[in-house]
Amino acid sequence: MALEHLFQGSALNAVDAKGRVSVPAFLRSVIERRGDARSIVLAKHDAFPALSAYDPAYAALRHSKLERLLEKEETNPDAEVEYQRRNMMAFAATEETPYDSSGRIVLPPMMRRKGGIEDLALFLGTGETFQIWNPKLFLADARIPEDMKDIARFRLEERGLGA
Amino acid sequence: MALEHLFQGSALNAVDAKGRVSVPAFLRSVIERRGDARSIVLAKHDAFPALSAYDPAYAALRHSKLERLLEKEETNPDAEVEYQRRNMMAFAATEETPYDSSGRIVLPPMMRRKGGIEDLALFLGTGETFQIWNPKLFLADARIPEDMKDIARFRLEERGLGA
DNA sequence: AACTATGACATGAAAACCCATTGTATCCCC
DNA sequence: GGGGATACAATGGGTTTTCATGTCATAGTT
Repeated sequence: MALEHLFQGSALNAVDAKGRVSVPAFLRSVIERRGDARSIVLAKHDAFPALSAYDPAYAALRHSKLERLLEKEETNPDAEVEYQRRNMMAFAATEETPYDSSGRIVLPPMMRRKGGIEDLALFLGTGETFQIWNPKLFLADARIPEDMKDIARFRLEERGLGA
Repeated sequence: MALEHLFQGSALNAVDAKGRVSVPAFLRSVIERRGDARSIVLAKHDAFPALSAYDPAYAALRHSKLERLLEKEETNPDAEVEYQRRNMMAFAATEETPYDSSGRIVLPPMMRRKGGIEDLALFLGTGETFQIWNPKLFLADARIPEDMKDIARFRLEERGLGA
């Protein structure tokens, strides 16, 4: 799988009272070049207190890849439950949310909680997917390199929210 | 087989006194995009105390796949019996039930019992199919990852049914 | 006639949709 | 290079539509 269009760049956008956020235009353009969908898939990130996001076409691609892998070893009885677990995490634990004509999505309440998102959303392109962080949690995480935190600080300053 | 439209997301809906339940709209929309049917096929899940569900078009796809498999190994004498066994499960052990204009289906009594469904139905999209659980059984099953149970707990909380 | 099954309608809440405003970067012409 | 016009991005607000679900109506059964 060699994806042609990759997510990159960073932005800090406001979450309004209805839980809406603008998905940065430079990320939306990647989504639309990858497929023709106008929605994004959200999941809790498995390592960080943040959300992982991508387009529906990428989700389908991941799935078909996994299927092909499993056809080879379908006889193992434990493999069945393990297969179910992975599908649950890949599909039931995610939510697909469409963006409107001005590029906004509503962060579903469950995802807002799982990602610890409050009134600011930090978008980070990371290649095949992108991440959505509460900037406060980002700056507080010891695993994040200082150079990356500088970027978050810069985005905050831009908005007059510098420490 | 590369399915374009996959089931994803989760929801918790009420089962009324008559055994009717709304199929979540986001699952219905996948069913209708896969074919033009307005019904779902129900079966006991083979690994979990729950129901497995999908659209009629997917059932047909499964069937033709099984047929092709039989053709390949027709030299094996056991293959015919195995084929009959699987075919029986795929058809006799399932029920197709249409949903009405407001998206509700009646859970057939046999399926209600096989799936252990009571007055709440937890819907989980798992890609090619989706599952219907009694949330109580879901939370009690040791094979379900804790992250998934969190989702069920969140759906219960949303309804004011938190533990 | 009572019961049951099923389709139709009503309601309240939530989600999707549309339009308006602002700020910022871009372009073009002088 | 400056100044103004233009296009697009982000955001605020209001209106319409859809969803889930409760309730009723109809029709068939025993």
